[in-house]
Amino acid sequence: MSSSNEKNDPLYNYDPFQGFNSSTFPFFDYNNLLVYSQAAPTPPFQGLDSSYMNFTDCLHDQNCFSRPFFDMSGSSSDVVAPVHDNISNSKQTVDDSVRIKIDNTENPSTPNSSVSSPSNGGTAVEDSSKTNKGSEHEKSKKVNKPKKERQQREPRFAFLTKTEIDVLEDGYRWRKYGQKAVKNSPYPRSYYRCTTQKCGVKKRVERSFQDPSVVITTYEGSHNHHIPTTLRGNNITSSAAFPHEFLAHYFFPSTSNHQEDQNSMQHQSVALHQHQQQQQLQVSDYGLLHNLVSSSTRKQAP
DNA sequence: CGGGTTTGACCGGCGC
DNA sequence: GCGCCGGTCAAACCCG
Repeated sequence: MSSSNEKNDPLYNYDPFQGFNSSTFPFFDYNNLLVYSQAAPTPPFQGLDSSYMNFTDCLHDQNCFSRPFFDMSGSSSDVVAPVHDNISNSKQTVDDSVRIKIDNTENPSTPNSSVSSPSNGGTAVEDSSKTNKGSEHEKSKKVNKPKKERQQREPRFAFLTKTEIDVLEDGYRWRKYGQKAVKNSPYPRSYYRCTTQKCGVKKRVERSFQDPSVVITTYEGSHNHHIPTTLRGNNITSSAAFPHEFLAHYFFPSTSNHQEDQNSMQHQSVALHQHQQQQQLQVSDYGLLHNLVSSSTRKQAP
């Protein structure tokens, strides 16, 4: 009964990426963006064969976004813990997002929302970790510092993108601040920070060593500004113009009250219209990602 | 010259 | 306490 209505529903038919294609953004293969889902008791994208799905397919799956990968509002933190048994070499036995949750449990005075409010305090987390450094050349790194409180992380989530390109364009400007070799992987992990002042969004990019055609992009935090005027003279007016950012905003909408931001995040409302339930979705760790990649690869193999 | 990248060192959490 | 490891810093370097 609802199907015909849905067909006529502009929101149902709305494709936030219409107009964006390989000719518009040849560097961004958005059709190969794979929405990663955290290991969950049930497949997050039910009805699909693989553990992840085409991004645009996901957009048009009404139930897709209504199934949380990981519900921060849940009560149990052991939802994902057992899965980490599969992570043979990772000592990171608990996902960071879970840690946040655990920390909040231990410290009830810490509001849960503090981890997703970068618009007015997005740099707070980072600032707290830099208080002993700043611009001064304090080479006294070995000086005993007062034991700082456990740093709260911004909410994170990751995307798997099937692409040959190592660094995907997402419309924002990033500055690389580190690169590390990934254990048991020939591919390094790169660390990026948003170059916009007072925007503490970070992202990590690495290529899956189990499926080198897949790039894993992990976003931490959400932008408190628009996409800057971008490449090739195109001015991307919506911060959600790119799939990564769309999901980022969808999962972790900015708390900004600026009208401009509200307008620019119309895509959020579309998503919200679809399920009207704000869920906090989280990312899993790389072990899980790699497990998913490998399992999917196995499934897709002839 | 300003902004971005590279890369070795450092820090801190965690498991043993 | 020690070692491992992820994350970050910052000097040096590169580039337009």
